[in-house]
Amino acid sequence: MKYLISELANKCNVNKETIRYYEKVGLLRPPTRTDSGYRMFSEDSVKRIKFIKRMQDLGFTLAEISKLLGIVDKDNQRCEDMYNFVVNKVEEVQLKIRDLKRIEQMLINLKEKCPNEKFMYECPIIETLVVGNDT
Amino acid sequence: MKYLISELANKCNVNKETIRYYEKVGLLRPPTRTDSGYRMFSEDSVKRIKFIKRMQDLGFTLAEISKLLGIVDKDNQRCEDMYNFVVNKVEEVQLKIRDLKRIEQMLINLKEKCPNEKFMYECPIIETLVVGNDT
DNA sequence: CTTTACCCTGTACTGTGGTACAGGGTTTAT
DNA sequence: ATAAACCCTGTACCACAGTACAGGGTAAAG
Repeated sequence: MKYLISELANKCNVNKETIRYYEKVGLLRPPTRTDSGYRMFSEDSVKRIKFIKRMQDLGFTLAEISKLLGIVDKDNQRCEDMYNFVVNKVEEVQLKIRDLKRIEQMLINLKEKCPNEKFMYECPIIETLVVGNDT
Repeated sequence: MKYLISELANKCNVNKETIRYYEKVGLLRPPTRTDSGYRMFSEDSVKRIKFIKRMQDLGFTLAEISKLLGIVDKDNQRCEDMYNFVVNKVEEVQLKIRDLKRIEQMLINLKEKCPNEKFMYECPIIETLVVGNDT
């Protein structure tokens, strides 16, 4: 299946300007073009854009995502120093998982108490992350 | 313990402009002032700023953090519609935890393969998040 | 054969979350 | 009593990640 830019944009829930922007900053490789210069995208681009978007939601910057995609593209420029990058990221991700679990519990408790204003106001919020080390 | 703005900034690893900015946008309530107008912060501010910073790293916007702090401040303006806000956030957080665990595994595998270029280039990257539903 | 709906490049503008002065007051150390 | 090191307000500027035109070409439906 081949896509024009706005078909791809639609499929991925982004807008076409975003796709051109991703191409410009190197997150997408230049797609093939029709004779009249229209971009033609493949199925792979769909997966790639969805990956970029999800990674972004998970807290990765476009620069970091680009680095990871360097592996997909077998680009040894972007793969330089990959090991250290990955080691640091693993740690970051693990700490995020740990803290998000605390937030999850805090929010579940809060949700339960919400219907009653007094109880709600007594929910611990700031304390959630102060625990210091792990659980 | 009382802090001048740059002492607080130091303790929290932010700069003073950020603290003033947080005050301006309502994340910190106006602190008490000395006779000459200097801000004096309490220990609570330390915890509060650290909370804000960590929540931000975890993907919450300042607007969302402000809403949660509405509970701490017992501000029923910011607490309006809290229940729905919390319900949505719980779901988001749970999906983030799920996907971060997948990323964690992907990165751990990648780390192991990194020393060898060929193996590294064969690591699944985009596929990590394509699984669709849970594991 | 022209209207409608696409596409292109390029540049300007936006929102979020700060960061960096400028211009001026205060406090402490010498 | 004056320099150094703080503080204040206010405004301008920054990076990131888009978003929105402007000006112009293409394609296909009526």
